[in-house]
Amino acid sequence: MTTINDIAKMANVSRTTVSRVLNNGYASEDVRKRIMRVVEETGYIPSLSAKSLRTKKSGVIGVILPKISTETASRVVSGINEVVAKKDFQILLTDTELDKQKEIDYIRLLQSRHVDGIILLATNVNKQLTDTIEAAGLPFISLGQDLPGVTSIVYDDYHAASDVINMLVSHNHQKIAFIGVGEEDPSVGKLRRMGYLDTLTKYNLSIKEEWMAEGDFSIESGYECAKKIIKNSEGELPSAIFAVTDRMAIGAMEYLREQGFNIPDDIAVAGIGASTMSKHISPSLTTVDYFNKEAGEKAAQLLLAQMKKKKEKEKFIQTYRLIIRDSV
Amino acid sequence: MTTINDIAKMANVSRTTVSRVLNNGYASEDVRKRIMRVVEETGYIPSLSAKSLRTKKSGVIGVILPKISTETASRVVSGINEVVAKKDFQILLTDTELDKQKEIDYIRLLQSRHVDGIILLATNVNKQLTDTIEAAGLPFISLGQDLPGVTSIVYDDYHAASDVINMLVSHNHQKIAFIGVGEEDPSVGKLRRMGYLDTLTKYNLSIKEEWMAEGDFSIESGYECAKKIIKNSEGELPSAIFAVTDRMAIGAMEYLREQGFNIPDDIAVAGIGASTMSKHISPSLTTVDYFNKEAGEKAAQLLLAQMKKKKEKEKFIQTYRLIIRDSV
DNA sequence: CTGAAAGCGCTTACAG
DNA sequence: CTGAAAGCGCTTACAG
Repeated sequence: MTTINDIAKMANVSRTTVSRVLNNGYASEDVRKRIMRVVEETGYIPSLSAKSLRTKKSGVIGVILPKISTETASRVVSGINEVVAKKDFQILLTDTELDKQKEIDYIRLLQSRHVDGIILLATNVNKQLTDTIEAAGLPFISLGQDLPGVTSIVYDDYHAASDVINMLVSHNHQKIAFIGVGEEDPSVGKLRRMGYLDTLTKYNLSIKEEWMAEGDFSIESGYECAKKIIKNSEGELPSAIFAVTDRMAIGAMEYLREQGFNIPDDIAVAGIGASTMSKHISPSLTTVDYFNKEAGEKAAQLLLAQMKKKKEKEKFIQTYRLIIRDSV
Repeated sequence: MTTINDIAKMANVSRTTVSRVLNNGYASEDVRKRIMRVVEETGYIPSLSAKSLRTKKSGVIGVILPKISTETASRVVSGINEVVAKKDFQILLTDTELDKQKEIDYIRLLQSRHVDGIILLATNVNKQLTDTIEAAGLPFISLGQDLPGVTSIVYDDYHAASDVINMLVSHNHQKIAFIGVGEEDPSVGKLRRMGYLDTLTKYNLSIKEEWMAEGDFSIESGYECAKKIIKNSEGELPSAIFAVTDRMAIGAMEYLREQGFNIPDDIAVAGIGASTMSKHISPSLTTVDYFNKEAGEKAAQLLLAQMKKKKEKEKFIQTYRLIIRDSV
């Protein structure tokens, strides 16, 4: 491999000067030309590890994902990448596979790799996690969960869920079933459920155990939850099902369709996420658009800003939009 | 930041010994314990840039994607990540956004970042690209395109397309339209088109210009292509449409549905890709499963093997599976 | 405008 | 089993 020393020798200058020229420092026209010619000829590529060791900056930002092969994640990453790539940063990607311990491990790992900042899509909130973030002392953005002491961008889960129920009620639904996920996940599990429950209460609608089920984000679990709800509530079927994610909503639709229910006439369905699929299945699914890509962009911008100068921790709430389609 | 020198001082040993202990070299029980205690207490995290500078290994593998927010890409990355993460490698992700020049730029960039190997999902094949790969002198895998002189894993595009046509013919279709993409893309653009054309020829079926259209991978372009085909072929409509990607097939279905065509009775549709959507739209889409995740895993395994010891360049063909569903 | 020197945080022969 | 020394490829005061 050719190094800066080789270039210096070949161009008959010191390596100091080579470094300067390459980093846009001063140099006489003559010297600059000589150096650039050698660089071209040799195809010299500076070692970023050496540079990073010296400057304490790597030009890499770490992204920690709960699951890589998910539409939400890939939209977010795409948004992040779009803004950081423009500033010549790359993304070091890690995937926790929904394993909480790995969130912590990866923060430490990314730290050891000298990333200039981290964006975390957490699935839970706990003390050990926030402590690790604190200890890392890196520019840090949490996306999707409100982490104490950490700059966070969150979706407005409570109001989004609440709005879905409002909309369902305005379509004359009184019996609204619910497919949620575990409460370890404060955003998707807790807040969306609270939005559902509180809004039912606001309208004096009955909340029934039999109309609530808990899935695990997958399409299959949505299917199973719908089955469970329908089975358990013989005699008094719900007239609508609200699932906290599109995938589970789509699974539910599948079950309902199989059982001969007409959507939305017999049972309406709504989800959250505005997945591509939600638009293209039939009937098209009523859902909430969270603008994941924009959230990713924003996270990246905030991170970049934080890298430039230390900032107060802040909290941001992403807007969302209810998309009413044929499933209600 | 605490460094190896701090640890050495606090544990009263040389940094040589600290390094040895941390890398599982010899050390007396006593010394090892002393060091580990200090490491725990301080939360010491070794600098991987320093290590990488010294050892010429980074523990990072570079992945170059044409487009990050695509189901194929995210499946592949997920497969790659699954195998490399087990060996404690991370992925440095780059996205060319379909820009050919960036494929080249990113190879050089990844090289400068001292990645231990690169997996490229190319969208085209040209001399400059293969030259750059050659010059990088890194373990390298091409996934999805057959790159001369580079170990490549390719999908069996020709036969997959051909099999789709065989299947369509066996369902008594004689008038088969085609939605393709540009031929700059040897795999998706050229091979799949050839599979289509050759197989029609084999059955002595007519090939009509009006029944062929070119999209750009997007759902919308599939919609437009279907529109164009239907418009242009008044009098003699095709009885089936084969789109070279699921997304375009889904766009086509949308147009057909809008126009009141019954799928598959009036016009059958088939795609390639086995996207999640293909399974959940209705009618469900007949398609070809390329096992993208497995391809990613294989690419990662080959890369890891290549990193261990230099290998001959090899060519691998991924298997595929035709999935016949309700759209034909 | 240019260069000699120091140093970033590690690892690895080499010697003991 | 342990340590002193050299070196990986850069950048950056400092001096001229």
